[in-house]
Amino acid sequence: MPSAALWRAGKDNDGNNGGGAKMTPSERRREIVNLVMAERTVQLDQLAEHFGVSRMTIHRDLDLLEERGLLRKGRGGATAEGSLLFESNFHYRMQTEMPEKRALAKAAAALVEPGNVVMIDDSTTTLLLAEEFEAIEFITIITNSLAVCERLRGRPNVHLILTGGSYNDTFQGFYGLICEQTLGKLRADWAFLSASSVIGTSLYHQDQEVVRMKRALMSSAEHSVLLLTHSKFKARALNHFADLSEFEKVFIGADLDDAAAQRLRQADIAFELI
Amino acid sequence: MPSAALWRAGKDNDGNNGGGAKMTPSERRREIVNLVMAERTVQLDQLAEHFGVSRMTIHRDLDLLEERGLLRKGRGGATAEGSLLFESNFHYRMQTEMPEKRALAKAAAALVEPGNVVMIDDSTTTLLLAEEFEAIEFITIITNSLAVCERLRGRPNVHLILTGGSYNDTFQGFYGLICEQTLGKLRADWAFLSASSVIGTSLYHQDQEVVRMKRALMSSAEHSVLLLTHSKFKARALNHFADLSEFEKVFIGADLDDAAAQRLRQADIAFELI
DNA sequence: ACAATTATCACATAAAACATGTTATATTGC
DNA sequence: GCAATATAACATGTTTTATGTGATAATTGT
Repeated sequence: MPSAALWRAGKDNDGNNGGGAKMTPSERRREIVNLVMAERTVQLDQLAEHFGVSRMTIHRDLDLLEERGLLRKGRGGATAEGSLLFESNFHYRMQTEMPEKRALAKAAAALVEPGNVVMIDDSTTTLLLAEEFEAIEFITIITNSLAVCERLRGRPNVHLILTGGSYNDTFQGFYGLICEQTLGKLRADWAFLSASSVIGTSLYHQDQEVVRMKRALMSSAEHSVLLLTHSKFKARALNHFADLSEFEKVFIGADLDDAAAQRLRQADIAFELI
Repeated sequence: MPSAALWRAGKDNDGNNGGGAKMTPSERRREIVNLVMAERTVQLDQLAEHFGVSRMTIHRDLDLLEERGLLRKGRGGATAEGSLLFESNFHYRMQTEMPEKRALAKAAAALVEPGNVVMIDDSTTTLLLAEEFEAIEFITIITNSLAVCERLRGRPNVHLILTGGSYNDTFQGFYGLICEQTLGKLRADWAFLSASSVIGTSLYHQDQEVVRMKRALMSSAEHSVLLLTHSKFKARALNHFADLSEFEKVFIGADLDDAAAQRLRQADIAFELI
């Protein structure tokens, strides 16, 4: 019954109805997204009461969120868009586990020295890494991620190279033959990447195209570095793309549970908890 | 003495001082940019009087424009950032001659049929073309322009392919070997491009990298189409990149002066005034 | 088909963000 | 140090955005 806890968390602002703590519209929308994700389905009236706003406002919120592809609106409420697409939605992922991801990014960025050539994949964790690189004196960054590109473009200290390829809006990145061939022709000091899921010592991602891209990335870099939030150990995804042992360094969020850590040690995987 | 004319053009709103016609802040800023470009240098007080606003407002405008790299603020006024960089600044170019560019874009878009594969270069004119393509049922678009990419990404009706390459912030596009090689491997029905300058029947652009990219674009497309605003006939640029006769279709803004049109006809160039 | 529910529309109003001017307080250049 | 110019802080007015309301339309279940 995850339901009760979540709704309470929202309601404890105020004993009575939801009118208590002031919330910005976008905070409210975020919260709606969280609820939809947790519950799979929400009632419009329920939301209106919960947030202490009118039905019309919720209607408008849901319309907007639907347009962004975060949920599907139906009569009387909304549902998660099919949780796979949902889980992989870029904006949503971007907003979860930020502190953990930022810590990982800082640790990884410390490896890089001015003048290095660095490859970054299209994950949200590595996007934060890109932000860390803004501070480095001079650096060449190769990526297939539009988000990284938008973040870094125009900085005088970064030479930005995009792989190109077919654009995929779910991951906000470029994939396919073009991407892989371009990566094949380049050479980097470091490759930083992430994975959707870890099972045992195997890494997985839900999308084939992304898997191919990650393979190409790894084989074009001198050293590969893996960044993993602890939640990746609980997720599931279809396609195997690498083994933990292939990485020079593995950084994992400190919230990793002990059992999982123990298993990694037994498998002789060198990793650092951040 | 371009000075007098420009200031007058702004002033004729109102006989007395500049307080006459209401102007939005961004219109005012645009106008400031125009003035700085024409004069190379402007005085803060002069601007304040001209627009009928306080010094403080002009200060804030200049701060903002400086942040965008459109000018350099100094004591008492501002100067053009070095007019070459300036002239080729993307945002600035984007905002000039819009109606003419839009008309050209509409004419060009009419050539394309659903299912076509289309290449677009990085010019502002062709960016407007991208907007026209949003309406087409299904289309594959290949481009080296980040602006086109941002404009079209996420549309379900367009398959978007980016060439990749080294990012150049002045043109908001990707260039170099990667870009050219990728283009070499692709094949399109149409290539739409523009030029910086036309002299006789020769086309020029100020940047070598861009020239190479345009050549690659043209040689990978079945049909090449050129879009030119009339002002291109007055501009000058260094590098030759093609001849008008190489294009299947040439669309030119209707304001083209008669002498120039006559010369083109004499050279047996088929073109359409839009 | 009918009643009940839910959506949408159009408008009025409230709240937030933005733009501007004013005054007071630094800075700068000479 | 003086004059000119720049910044900062605040008050005010303006525009944009967010919200609620009531009327009207669409839809659902029976």
